[in-house]
Amino acid sequence: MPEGLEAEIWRRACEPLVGRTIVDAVVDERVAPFGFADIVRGATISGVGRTGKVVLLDVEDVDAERIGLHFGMTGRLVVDGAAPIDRLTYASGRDDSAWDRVRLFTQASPGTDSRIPALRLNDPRRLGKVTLDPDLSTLGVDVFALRAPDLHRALRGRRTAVKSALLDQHVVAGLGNLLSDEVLWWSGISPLRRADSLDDQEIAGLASAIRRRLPIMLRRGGSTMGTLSPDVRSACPPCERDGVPLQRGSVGGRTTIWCPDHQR
DNA sequence: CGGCATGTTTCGCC
DNA sequence: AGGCGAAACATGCC
Repeated sequence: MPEGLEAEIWRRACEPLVGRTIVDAVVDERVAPFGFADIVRGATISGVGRTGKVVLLDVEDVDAERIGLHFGMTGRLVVDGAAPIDRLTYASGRDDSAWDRVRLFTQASPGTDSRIPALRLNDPRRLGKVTLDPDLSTLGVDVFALRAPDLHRALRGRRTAVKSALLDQHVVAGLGNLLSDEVLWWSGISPLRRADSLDDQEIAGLASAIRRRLPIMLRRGGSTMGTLSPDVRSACPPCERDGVPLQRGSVGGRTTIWCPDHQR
């Protein structure tokens, strides 16, 4: 489930943590840097941020400045016992505490129960991870800030399929498999097109589709709430726009759904 | 049981 | 040197 939209939803969910102090951390050592719990114990959370698919907790008074939360394919975030996104379409809807990879406990404050972790990173497949002071400098422009000139720069000189380029976090940070298919569908561009073959108008259209669709899907609840929903992806019904059966294939090593008629 | 899954990293090949 | 594609990773679910 985690793409940039989910990361943004979880970033917002983390806002109530600002001002609290981490009194304990329990982590699965396999997904955390060495000594993570000892380093963050005593940290005061001073802000929350997000870059691409990474949620960031700014921390003070410890030997680190930021905690990075990465969700892999099946990671999800539970804050103060509540999951902002409950439904995992491609994973179980279960919330098994055995899958908790990170638990942060904060000091008791009004309205909170200190026995409940303030934050849980719950991830059955364990492809997510937690980091300290993650290097974000290699990431491309964030998907929420992206404008046509950014996209133009990002795609220039790339001979790979445009979909592969969109999935590359060094090109654009925050687009995942579902969002990439979605914005290509809306902009009428085939995922198979060479990235550097898009003309200015197509790049403007793609950037515009990203800018318009993201807020809508964010309001609806995430990457699964688009025209190419998981149901559509599995059934490949006629294209909502022109009635031609949607096509399924593999692009950039990922299952890709597109309309062979209006996406050119 | 086989295949598939919203992601990233690594390796080998140009 | 760096872009590119395939494989690997780990585990649950249909």
